[in-house]
Amino acid sequence: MASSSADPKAYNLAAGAYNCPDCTKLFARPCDLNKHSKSHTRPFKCQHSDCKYADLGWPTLKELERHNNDKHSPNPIIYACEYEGCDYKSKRESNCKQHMEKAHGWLYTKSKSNGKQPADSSPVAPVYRLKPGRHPASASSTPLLKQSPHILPVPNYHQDFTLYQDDTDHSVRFDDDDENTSHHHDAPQVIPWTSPATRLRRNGTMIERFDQTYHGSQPLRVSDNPVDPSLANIEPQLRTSAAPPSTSEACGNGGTNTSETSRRTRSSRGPSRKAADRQRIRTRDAKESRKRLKPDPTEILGDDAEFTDSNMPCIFRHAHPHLYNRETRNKSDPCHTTHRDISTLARHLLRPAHGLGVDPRMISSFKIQDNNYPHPRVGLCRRCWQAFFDPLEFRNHLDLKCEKVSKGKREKWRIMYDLFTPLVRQHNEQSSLLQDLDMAGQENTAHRTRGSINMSKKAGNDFRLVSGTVAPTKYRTSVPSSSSLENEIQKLREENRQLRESLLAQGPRGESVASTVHSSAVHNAFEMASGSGLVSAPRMPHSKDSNSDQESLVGYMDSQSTDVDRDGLMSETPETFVRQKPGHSLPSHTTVHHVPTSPSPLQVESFQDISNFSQPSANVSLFSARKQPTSLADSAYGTCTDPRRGSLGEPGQAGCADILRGPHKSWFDNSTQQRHDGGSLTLFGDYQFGHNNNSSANNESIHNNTPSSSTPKVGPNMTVITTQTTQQQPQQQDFSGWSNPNPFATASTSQPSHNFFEDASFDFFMAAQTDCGEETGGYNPTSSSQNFIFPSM
DNA sequence: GAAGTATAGGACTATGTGCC
DNA sequence: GGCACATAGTCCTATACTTC
Repeated sequence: MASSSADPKAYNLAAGAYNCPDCTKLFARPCDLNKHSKSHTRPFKCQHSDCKYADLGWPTLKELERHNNDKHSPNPIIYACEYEGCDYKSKRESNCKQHMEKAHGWLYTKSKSNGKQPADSSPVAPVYRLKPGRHPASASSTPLLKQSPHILPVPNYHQDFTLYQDDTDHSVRFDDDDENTSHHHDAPQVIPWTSPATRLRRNGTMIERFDQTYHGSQPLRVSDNPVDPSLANIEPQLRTSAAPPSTSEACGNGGTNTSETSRRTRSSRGPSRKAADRQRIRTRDAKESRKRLKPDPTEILGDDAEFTDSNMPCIFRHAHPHLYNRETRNKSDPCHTTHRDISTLARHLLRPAHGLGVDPRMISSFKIQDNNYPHPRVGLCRRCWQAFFDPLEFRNHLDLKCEKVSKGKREKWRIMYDLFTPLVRQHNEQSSLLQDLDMAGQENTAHRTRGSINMSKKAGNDFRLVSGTVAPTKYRTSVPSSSSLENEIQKLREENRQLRESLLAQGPRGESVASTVHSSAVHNAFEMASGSGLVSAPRMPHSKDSNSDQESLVGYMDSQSTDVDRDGLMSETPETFVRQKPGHSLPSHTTVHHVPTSPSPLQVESFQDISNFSQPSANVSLFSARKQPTSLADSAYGTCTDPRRGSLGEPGQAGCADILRGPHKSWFDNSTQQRHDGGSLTLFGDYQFGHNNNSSANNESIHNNTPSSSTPKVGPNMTVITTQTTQQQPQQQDFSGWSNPNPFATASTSQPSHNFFEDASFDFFMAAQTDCGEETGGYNPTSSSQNFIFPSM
C-alpha cells in the first residue's frame, strides 16, 4: 500500500528493502513500493459500470486511459500499418509496431530513450505513421513521413531472419538529407539474431573502430591504455577549448526543456501549476544569477561534446564504447542514454546491465558477477567519496558515520569513472602474467591518479586515491594487454573472412539460409547476435563447444543477454529442461534451480582465495573463458516474472537472486564434501529458481513437492544439495533417472565449487543489489532449511 | 493479434545541507 | 534568512515483453 512507504515497520533494515504488506515482494525504495502497491489497489477505475475494470481498476492512469481508448472511446486513436497493401490497424501503437516487425520484417531502433534520438544513433526511426487527424497530441511531433517501405519485399528466409545480400542498410530513414550521417554502419538495429551479412558488417565496424582507436594516430604501444580510449577525451589537461556549459546553465536548460507533454499530462499532484511555474522561474533565475556570480566549481572534465552536466554518459559506455556498442549489443541500449543527475546515473549502474551495488550510501562492485571483463573490486562511499578496495574495510567504513564531502557532479562522475570502469585481469592469473599485471596495474593507477590530481587541483578536493590509496596487489586493477585485444580483433578478422566465404558460397539471395547452418562461422554469427552466446537461431543446432563470439572482444562486459537475445535459448528450453517424472517427488523443502552448463572456473568472485584453482591455461585470453551468462540479474530489460529475464524476482520465481543470498546460511562445498555454517551464498549462472509462476498455489506446490504445471525444472550439470537444517549433513539428490537428458550437457569436471560461496561479510552489499523499482525476493533468515543446487563443475 | 504488465530513464517537486 | 546545490521521491512517457 502506498501508506507502507511511510511505515517504518515496513522497512527492512537488514535487507535494505521495503516490504509490500500485501505480498512478499521487497523494494529498495518507498516509491517503488508505492508504485507496486497500486498493482494491488488498482485505484484507477473504469467509468463504465458494465466493464469489469469498473471494479477491478487499473494500476495506473495511463493504463486506464489506454483501456478507455481500447474499449470505450467512440473515436479511438488508430494506428495503421504503413506497409503498402497491408490494412492492419490497431488501437495500440506498440501492437502496430509489433505487427510491422513480425509481419514485414521492420527493423527499428529499440531504445528506451524516451522518444529522444540517441546521440549516436542512426536516423532510423519508426516506419509507422500516425494517421492524420487521429492523434493530434503527438502528430505534431511525429513526422508524417512519406511512407515508403522500400525494404519490401525482403525474402523472408526465416520469420525473424532478414538477410540482406548486400551490405546496405535497408532501413527506412527519415533524414536522408543529412549527408553527414553514416547510414551504412551506424544504424542501430535490433533484430532477434544477426544475419551473416549483418554480422560481417558489424565485425567490420568493430575492426574499424579498433584500428582507429589503437592504430589510428600512433602505433600501439604496451604503455598505451587500450581500455579507455575515450579517456583522453575527458582529460582536462588535454583541452584547450572553452569551458563546458556550467552546471547552472545545464540545470537551467534541464528545467526549461521540460516536456510540455509531460506538463500537460501530469496529474494534479503537489503544488498548483502556477506555483510550480513560479518555482521553476525562481529556480531558473536563481541559477542564472549564480552563473554570473561565480564559475562552476565542479569544473573537472573540461569541455566535451559528449559530456555536459545535463548530459552525462554512462561511465561504462564512455569508457568502453567498443564494448557497449549498440550495433552488436542491443542490451546496451540503455547505456546510450545520458543522465542529468549523478543519482540517476547511479541508479542506472544499479541496473542489471551493470549490476553494481548502489544505494544512497555507497556504490560497490564487490558483488558484481564478473565475466571475462572483471571489474575492479571497489567500494565507494557516497558520503565522503572515499574508495575502498578491501570489502571488509569498506563495510567497516559504512558502519561508521563518515564526514560528508561535497563534490560536484562532474567530480563524482569522474570518480566513478576512474574507479569502476577499468577492466582487470583475472585475479588468479598465473605468475607468467604477473609482470604484465603489475605493469598494467601501474598504468592504471597512474591513469586514475592523473585524473584525481586534476580534480584535486581544480576543485581542491581530497579524493583519497590521490592521497595514496592504492589498491592492494590482490585487488589492483589492470587492463588487458594490447596483445589480448589484438588477438580478439584477429579473431574477428578471421571470422569475417569465413563469413565472406560463406556468403559467397551461399549463392544468390533467396537461397535457403539453411545452407549456411553448417558453417561454423555463420553459426557463430548467430551465436554472437547479442554477444551473450545465448542466442541460437531456432532450428539451428546448438553447439556448445563452438568457439563463438561470446569469447571475442565484443562479448560483453558485465551485461547479460537481453530477452530478445535469449529468445533463441527459450525456444530450446523445453528440451534442455528436465521435468520431474510422475510420481517422483523431491525431498521436502528441496528447491530446484536450473543452472546452465558448467560455468567456467574463471567465473569466481575474485576477492576470495582462489589461488588453488586450476587454470586452463596460463595464457588464457581475457575474453576466452565465457561460456554462459553468469549474472543473476541477466537482462537490462529484466523482469521478475519471466524465466528468460533476469531481474531479481520474488521468492519462487525465476531470476530471483536474493532468495539464495543472505546471512546465516549453511552451505555445502561440493569439492570438499564439507558443510560450512554461516556465510552467504551467491549462485552465479542463469538458473531458474523453482518455477516461473508466482502464484501462491505454485509456491505451495513447490514447498509441498506437489507436482504442478510448473514443476521445478532441472537443468544440466547440476548437483542438488539438500540441507535440511544447518546442523545436518546435506544429501545429494540423484537426478540421473530423470527424463529428457540435456542435449547440450557435457561431462562434468571436477572443478571445485566453493567459488560459489562468499564470506558473510559481503552480505551487506547484496541488500543494495536490488533492481530499482523491481521486486526482489528476500532471503528469509528465519527459515531453517535452505536447499541449493549447484552446478557440477 | 490483442491485451496486460513490465522496465528504463526523463523530469519534476520537496527537502536537506552548507555557505554567505 | 536566503541562495545554491544535492538528493530522494515521485510521476511520467516510451516501449519491451508476456500472456491469452
